Amino acid sequence: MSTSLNGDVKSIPIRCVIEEKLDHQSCLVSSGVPVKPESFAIVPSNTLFKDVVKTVLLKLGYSTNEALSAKGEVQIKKWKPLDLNSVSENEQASVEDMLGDLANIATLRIKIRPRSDDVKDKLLLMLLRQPYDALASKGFPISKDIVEGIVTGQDNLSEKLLKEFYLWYDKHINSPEGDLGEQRSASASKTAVGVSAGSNKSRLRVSFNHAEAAKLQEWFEIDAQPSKQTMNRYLAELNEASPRGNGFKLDLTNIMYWFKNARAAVRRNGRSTTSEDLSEDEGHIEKEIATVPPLPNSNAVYVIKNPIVGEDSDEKKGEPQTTRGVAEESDMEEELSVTDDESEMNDKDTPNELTGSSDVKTDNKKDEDDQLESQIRVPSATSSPQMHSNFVPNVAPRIPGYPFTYGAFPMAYLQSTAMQNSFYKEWNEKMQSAAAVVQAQQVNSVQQNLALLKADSLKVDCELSKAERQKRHRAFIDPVSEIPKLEQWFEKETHPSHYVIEQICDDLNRGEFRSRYPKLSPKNIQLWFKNHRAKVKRMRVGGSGINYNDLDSSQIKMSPPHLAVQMM
DNA sequence: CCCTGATTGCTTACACGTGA
DNA sequence: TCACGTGTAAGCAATCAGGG
Repeated sequence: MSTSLNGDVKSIPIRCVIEEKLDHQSCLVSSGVPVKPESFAIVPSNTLFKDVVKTVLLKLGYSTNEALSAKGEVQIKKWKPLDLNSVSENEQASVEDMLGDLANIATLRIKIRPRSDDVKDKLLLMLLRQPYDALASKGFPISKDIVEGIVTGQDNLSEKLLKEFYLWYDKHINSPEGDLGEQRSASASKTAVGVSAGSNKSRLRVSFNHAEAAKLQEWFEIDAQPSKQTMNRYLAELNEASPRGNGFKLDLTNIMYWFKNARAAVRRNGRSTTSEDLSEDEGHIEKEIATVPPLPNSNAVYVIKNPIVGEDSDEKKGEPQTTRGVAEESDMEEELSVTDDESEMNDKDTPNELTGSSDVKTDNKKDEDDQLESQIRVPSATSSPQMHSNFVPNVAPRIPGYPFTYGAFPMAYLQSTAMQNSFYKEWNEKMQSAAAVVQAQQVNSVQQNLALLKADSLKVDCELSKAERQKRHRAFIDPVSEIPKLEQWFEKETHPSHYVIEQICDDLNRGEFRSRYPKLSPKNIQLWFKNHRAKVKRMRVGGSGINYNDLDSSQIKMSPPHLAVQMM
């Protein structure tokens, strides 16, 4: 990649991404850091690597001040960016030494303080959309005089006001819930599509509701590879049929991805269950269903009450019950667990594959499960379906003519009320005739396996004590110095990017507390955010619409301070 | 018993390679 | 160039499990 320059000194093109960011936001990481498009800077190959940021910025026309205050990271491909200082300890290493062979795949990510133009641009844009009074009513931190001064180029924001401005801007303009939110592009806000690579935003994930999944399933069975035109038709139909909140609409890519993933799932299914794995009879069943379009997202299994085993007249007959899956938030209250009798076929004495749900277990059945598990358990396989499948037959019997495994089928399939009566009646009839065969196979297989296992399991149970199983280590996060910080970050950004997580992690690890205790890893931070999201969501659901912003730390943080410290 | 960090399984999104 | 397959990252719900 190097080109000759002046005979001896070569030059190297460096791909750069420059982000404008306030220094003091290092502890208030903004989700809306303005990212400039990628650019290239040609720098002499003998430039000292430690000076590369400065050199690049000067080449790109930034001021010396900006160049000196900037910070840089090197990113190879899409891997985690590394701080320049951590890449090389050799002060004399040149750009050629460090990036000579990596120029094609390395990106220099540079963070600089925003130019005053940035504030001015933002102000002008906001004032175009609403009068100053409207901003002021939302607690806009800058006085009218100063705003006028900035807009006319006669004034600059102090460091303090700059910080307040960006905090306000992030809260009211950048945040998705921002009351004065920018008119984002239709593709960004009105659709459910993920964000482009390299963006700081976390990807948005669509959950198809049951009705949508049912339709997609239906269409998939008609044609697993519909044309774009057809998918556009599906899209229009779905968006019309199931309007989402906030004008949120599905995008064609969502449909495309769904079909793509569905096809992939079909292939996976075909591969995972070979005829060799099956007994003769089981193989027969599989062959019969081989011509049936399999469940697209075969992993999305909804456990329903067994219509044969669990004839509970008190329950809504045929009402599907979910234990997990694509249930959306609004569906959460409707989620029921499998009840005692009805879960008979779903218990752990039957193959996991029967339900496809590895964790289906109710409190009522827990003791029985434990007893049974103690008979057939292998160490460190307590919740591994793969391990279970070593001991129970991978039957996954399905009813000919239906793409669902016995004991489980997509709840979505029942969402269409028109389908419910005819489908369920027919399904129930076929299920009854299949049930006897299936049940016999299962009992047989389980008995055989138990017999085979008896000696081994006893032996193994003795050999491997509980202590030898992998022990979980629990990270300890200081409720005094660290939790408040995390909460502050959470309030700002509930889905921080990897980069932000790294920053948070670094920041916490620099704290005094971490000098005495083991460092946190980004994984710990990621988990904290994940669990905190779940917690806030729980509180919202349970507390009938509590807004996180309305909660203070004491309400969110209910756990007593931990004293013991045990790290991963 | 409760809180919360950690784990698991599933679903959707995306990157990349390959072949027509 | 495009469509497609494959692998995997990322996110979520449910659950487990350590520790006060």
